[in-house]
Amino acid sequence: MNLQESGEMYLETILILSKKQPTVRAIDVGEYMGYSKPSVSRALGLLREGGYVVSDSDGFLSLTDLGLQTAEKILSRHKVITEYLVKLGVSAETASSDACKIEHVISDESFEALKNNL
Amino acid sequence: MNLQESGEMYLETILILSKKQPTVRAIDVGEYMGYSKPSVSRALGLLREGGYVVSDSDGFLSLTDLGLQTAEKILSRHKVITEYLVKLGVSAETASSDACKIEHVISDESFEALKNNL
DNA sequence: AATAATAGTTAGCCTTTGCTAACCATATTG
DNA sequence: CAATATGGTTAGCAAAGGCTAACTATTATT
Repeated sequence: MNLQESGEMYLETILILSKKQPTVRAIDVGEYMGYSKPSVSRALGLLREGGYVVSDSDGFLSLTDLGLQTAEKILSRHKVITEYLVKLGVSAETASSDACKIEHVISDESFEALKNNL
Repeated sequence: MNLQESGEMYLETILILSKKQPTVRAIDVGEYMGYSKPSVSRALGLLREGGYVVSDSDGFLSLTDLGLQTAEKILSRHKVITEYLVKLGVSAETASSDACKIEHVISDESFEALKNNL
């Protein structure tokens, strides 16, 4: 399975939610992202197939090692890029929403450069 | 017509080619972007419909005012972002390829912030 | 117990944007 | 003049990733 931008967003969302809630279900993910239940259902199915996510019999989601690693990478990019833009004078909201796009497309090399210049 | 990332890339390519050649045809665009003739043909059709591009009876393409304005905006983003990343120590190739993705998703606000901190 | 609400899935549609195969219209050339 | 090359279009496929409608399975409520 090739993880697309959309898949990365789902993983990031699961990680964010799991930090603020004891459990995370598909419905929570959909609500957070503003997507319909079927969209979430399919996306999670693919992430399960890819070994990024598992869900127990109650529908509670957890990230696998692989999923966690990926989610943390994206989330850390999100934070660093947001912080970087804010330091340049960009408003927090714009910085965060731009970071949300850039985090998926920036190379490791450029990301490290940003991080080292924070 | 809502201009997508893909449309922006076509416009940018036409602008780049028109700076280094006297005329630009669909085939040149396809060769530059690595896309097939039918892909280019359809994309240009949409850009024509949207009033971004016109072509004369010989198949020579030109950007309308709207198309030129859009292409220049994207190209200038490309240049500024590339330059910015290079100044952070990123290699020219990586900087340019990252700029190529970021140029389509960054907000005006963040872009201006980058530009003012060059 | 019967109904209603909640959570998830299945089926199938739509758009975007790439592709190949096949066709048409000019040009060029043997 | 016939054959080929060049440039463009049409038709139709595929993958991604949204959506709605409709179904199932639980859990709550009256």
